[in-house]
Amino acid sequence: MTREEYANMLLPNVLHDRKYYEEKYQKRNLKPGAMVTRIAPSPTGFVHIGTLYQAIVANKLAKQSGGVCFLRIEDTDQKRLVENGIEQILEAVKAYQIPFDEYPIDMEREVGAYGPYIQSKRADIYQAFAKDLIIKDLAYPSFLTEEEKKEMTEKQQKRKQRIGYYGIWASKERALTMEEVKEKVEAGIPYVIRLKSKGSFDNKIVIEDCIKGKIEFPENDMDHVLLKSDGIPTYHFAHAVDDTLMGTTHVTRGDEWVSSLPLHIELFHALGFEPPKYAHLATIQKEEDGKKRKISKRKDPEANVRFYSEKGIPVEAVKIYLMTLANSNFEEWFLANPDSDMDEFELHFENMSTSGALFDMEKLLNISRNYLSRISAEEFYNQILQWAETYSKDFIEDLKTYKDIIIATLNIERNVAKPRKDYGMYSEIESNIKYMYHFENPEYEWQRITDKKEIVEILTTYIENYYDSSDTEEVWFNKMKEMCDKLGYASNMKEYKKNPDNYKGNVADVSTVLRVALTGRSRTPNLYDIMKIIGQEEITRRIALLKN
RNA sequence: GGCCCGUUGGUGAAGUGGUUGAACACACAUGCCUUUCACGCAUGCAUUCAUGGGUUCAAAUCCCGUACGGGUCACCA
Repeated sequence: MTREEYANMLLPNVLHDRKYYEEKYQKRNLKPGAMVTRIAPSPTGFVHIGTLYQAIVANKLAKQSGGVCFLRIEDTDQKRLVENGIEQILEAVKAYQIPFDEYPIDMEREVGAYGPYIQSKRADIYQAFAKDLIIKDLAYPSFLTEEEKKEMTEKQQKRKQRIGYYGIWASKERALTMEEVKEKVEAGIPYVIRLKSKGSFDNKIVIEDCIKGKIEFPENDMDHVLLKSDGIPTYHFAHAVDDTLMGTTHVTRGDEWVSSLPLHIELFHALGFEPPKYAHLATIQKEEDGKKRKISKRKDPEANVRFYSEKGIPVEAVKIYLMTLANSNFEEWFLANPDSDMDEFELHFENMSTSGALFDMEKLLNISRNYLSRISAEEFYNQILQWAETYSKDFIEDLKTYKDIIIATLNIERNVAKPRKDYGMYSEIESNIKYMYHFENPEYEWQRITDKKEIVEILTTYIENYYDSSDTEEVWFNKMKEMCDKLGYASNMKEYKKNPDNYKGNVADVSTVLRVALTGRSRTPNLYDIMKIIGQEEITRRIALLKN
């Protein structure tokens, strides 16, 4: 039996050889320095915030260098596949407006000349390369059962040896002759294809990571699985094949991959490929009981990108926040160039953190408030509406019915040099502004003045003697002061502070009574503007509510 | 346990041997301004860069040990 026949027996249904694929996927024609990056998520459930983070970084690096960024779906683990997993990824990418150059559109269609971009459709490619490794005696079949493996691990633990399939542990199967293998195959025993590692644990290799710098490792000496028994590749093998064929220049991925670097380097060499450059991004962490840990899908709702959509944190704010995590100098740049597009900022590996940052909701919300304070009221309204259509159906009717009032409300103190920062999430808008168009049985948040009689007196005096809907803000407020003097409250804050005992209170207290009477709340935007929006009739009605 | 990596205020961090008396931002505190809140302004918040030792005229920055934290050791990615 020749080695070719042997390889054919092990992988009988391969359509093409590796040469075919190497010719099919030509080198990309890009200018020097252009980076080809990618994200390669697996569709195992919801989209992780870390995946979004990697997507933003990978995209930025490609775009700013005139390169290409693509999306590849890693669905090689049949067991972990989740229904709609791919759709969820595609949705998130769309929601966050990540501009990929090459990507699957759905299970059938795709954009880009280096596909398929869904790994499960690339089985023949991987097998072609695996077959080549078998022919070159760089890979071999392994019939090891779960039980045998477990037994081996136990022995290794008992002897305090390194755990894994390597050296003497692999020697038995490595030594199998082609005839012995043939017998097992014909007997129907399942097998995987393993790498025949040439490395030695005693040799050191140094790998230069774009973010972490030089990292020294022992060489890989493990005979890792390349092809599982179903003929589907493991992550490692798919990585080497795909990122070569797809022309990836820089592999940006989470730093949980650092420790597989020696394997990956060996794989590239075994395949006769040039390894790409690696950039291992620090993972986003979360603090629990005083300890840091990787933000977790299971425990942390904020690990899921949907969380932000549901809460109504603007896409833009999340992106800005993730950019500040990627390069902390982004924040300074953004502060200095508030009107610039994020794309004008240049991301650099040198400025990326080597250790994981804690996720900071406060900071995200601050960024969000800043962002929402800077857009126009109309734009804001449209964003809220869009959000409500998916996440708050009940709110839509009010949004549409009271569109003018809502926009006017959002517009209070907005078009000024330093706008208010009242809102951080779309989900808090409704409860914050509902009093503007709906005011029945309010809960009044009275502050300093709580006596009902006093409140009624102030309001009655105001509506009967001072209120005039045509007043300018200045006149309006001067009248407030006048009324204060008349009712025994201080109209001048400085005077009041000098002799607080001479007065029943001050103009702030009186204003607050009016504010609470009209809105129910002690904190609102500018009261004059609110009164203009709700109008005379409604003001009279709301004050009358208290007289009874 | 083996192998990697990391450790600068409550948080993100700047810092690459000497203009650092450790930037900037978030948070927090106080005061001012003020019709509330917010905004804004001012001030405060690490006598010190996990820790012990070493190199040096000089160290957060370089070296070694220790502690702590993280990652990884699958036919998962």
